[in-house]
Amino acid sequence: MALSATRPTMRDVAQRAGVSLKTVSRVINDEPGVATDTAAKVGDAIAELGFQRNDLARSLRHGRSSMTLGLIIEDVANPFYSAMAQAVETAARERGLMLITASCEEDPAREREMVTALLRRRVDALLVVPAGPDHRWLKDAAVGTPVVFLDRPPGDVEADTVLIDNVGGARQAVEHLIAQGHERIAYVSDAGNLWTASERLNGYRQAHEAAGLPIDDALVRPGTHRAEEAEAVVASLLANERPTALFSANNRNTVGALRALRATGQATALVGFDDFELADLLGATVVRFEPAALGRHGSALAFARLDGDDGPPQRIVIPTELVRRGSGEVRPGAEVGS
Amino acid sequence: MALSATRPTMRDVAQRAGVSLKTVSRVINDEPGVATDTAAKVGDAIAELGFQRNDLARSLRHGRSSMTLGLIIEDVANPFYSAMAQAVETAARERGLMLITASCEEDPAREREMVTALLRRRVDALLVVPAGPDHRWLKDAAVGTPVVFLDRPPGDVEADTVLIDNVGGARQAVEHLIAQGHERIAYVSDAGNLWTASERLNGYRQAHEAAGLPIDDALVRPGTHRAEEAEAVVASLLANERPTALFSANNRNTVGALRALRATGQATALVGFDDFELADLLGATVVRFEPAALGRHGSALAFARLDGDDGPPQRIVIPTELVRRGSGEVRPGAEVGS
DNA sequence: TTGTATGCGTTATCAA
DNA sequence: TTGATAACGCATACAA
Repeated sequence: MALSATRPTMRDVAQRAGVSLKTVSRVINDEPGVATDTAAKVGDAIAELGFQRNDLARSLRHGRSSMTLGLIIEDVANPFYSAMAQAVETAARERGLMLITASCEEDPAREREMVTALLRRRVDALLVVPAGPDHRWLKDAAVGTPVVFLDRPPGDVEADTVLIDNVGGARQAVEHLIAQGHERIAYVSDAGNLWTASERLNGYRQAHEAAGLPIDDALVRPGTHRAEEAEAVVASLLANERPTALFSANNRNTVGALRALRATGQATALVGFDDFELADLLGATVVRFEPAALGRHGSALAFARLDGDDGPPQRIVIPTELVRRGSGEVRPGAEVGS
Repeated sequence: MALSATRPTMRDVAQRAGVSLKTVSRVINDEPGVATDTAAKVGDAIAELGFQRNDLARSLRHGRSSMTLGLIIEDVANPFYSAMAQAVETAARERGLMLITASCEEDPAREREMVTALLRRRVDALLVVPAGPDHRWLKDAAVGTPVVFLDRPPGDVEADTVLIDNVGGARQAVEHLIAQGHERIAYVSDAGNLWTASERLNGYRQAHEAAGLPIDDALVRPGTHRAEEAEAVVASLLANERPTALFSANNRNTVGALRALRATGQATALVGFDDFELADLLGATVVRFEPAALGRHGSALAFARLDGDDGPPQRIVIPTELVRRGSGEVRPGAEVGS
């Protein structure tokens, strides 16, 4: 019984069972060549002492794998990222890996900090939603460790990457609004220097160009990260610039836009990028894609590298789809109600 | 340049810098007593080789801490758990710890698997939303490692625990409905053997007893885990049992109930346990509490144990509050619309 | 200011 | 079938 303060080691087990260290090791790792009764003795000793293998020591000795996957995202509490994280965790578990997740909240310094912490821990592979603009340092630091970029491509470096079809999805959304007869379509998004935001802005522009519609720059409002900021910006847009339609470029902005629209009661059309729970009840038309697909494909790419694939960097693009639920089908000049 | 396939070690750095292993160690750990130019030489060697300290080896040698926190929840994709996880991650970071999160989806076998995996990795402490009914094994297995239970108490064991005021919150919700004049109030919740579900049912019962209202057992419907299941159950309830009000005991059930209510168009009152995003726009009256508080208090308890606190097990209860948004203020027999 | 020797808990090598 | 011994990469005690 008397479990000492310090955990029992294989040596303790060996002593208690009256065998050698190596025999204990064999039993623990199910290696062949152990007599049934010796195995039983060892098993008893393990149970009596409450021994648990130290996987830190094991990894150190074994040299290669720590049976760990690292994931760096912006914010676990955002459903977009948590859906991604869930997919990665599932894939990791299927391979017997544990997942270490770190959020860096769009802070490049923290991103770097987290990456180094994970590499020091010798994660087997790294999945990263990059925050900073340049990632040569990352590829250099991670030499030997597969790195896959999710949602945004790395800066100045070639690497496996999984992206959403941002341009296509945004274009689809805005073309839909234009098809309803809208000519003053506002654009609200996260910080404009964010790759996804600028890609979606490209889609917005392309749709206008294709339709021969001019863009009023006053309607283009990047820079709102949180839902509250988006709500304020949209409220101001509605009051001053009088757009007849809105394209919100991510789920935070869509939430803010919905609140602002409800508050004014104006019949303004809205299409959001990224679906969200209860969008059906709110009648929100969105560009939908599968956030989990980022995690699934990302881990598959990483695992392929671990299994020896040394082909050229892959780039996978997840398709999008327009889901009509009402808010995107409001016509310009329509009355409130529907 | 020629980085070999295997990572450089402190020995390699020492050799390159022409100093001893110990000197490199001193530089890396900012220990005093190193001449400025020796430190510079070592720094150069580190940079040239791209050396990164192996934290696995460091933890092994250092013996005590792996600078890691383990968190076991049911499902990262559920906003309740992801808010909790975010709070834990923040607390962990403040202490310089990384967080390993594992979801076990209400599967006791998986819970046990994850716990042992984390203990083998020598996490400094463990935060667990317990899935199984009995946790003596856990306290035994975790000897020496602080364990804090979140959201549900452990079975058959005394340990630090952080809970929501389930009974009080549920009672508050149902009393509110009774105060509106409702007498046929349905109860939908997760599996009845789940501690939180049965506690909330207690609150439901207490409110009825206090008001001298009988309970129609046909209105009590535990057992719906996913939103889709809840939607079906509520639809059937509305069609057959004709309750005038609903109490949904968690966010999944509330989402399902909202969909079912919308589908029938009946003017049935609804109060949900656990707030959710956009509940304001949907006019959903809920019992609110701070999911992040579970994570915050939980990590604080764990850290206190790590810092030597050996007092008796603590139990912290997070308060709840009723938020009126309309759905809970519908009166029996009211017309649709509002 | 710098270096040598030893050990953390495990697995791998080789011999008995 | 079993065991003695070295080694993984680092930190600690102690010496120089």
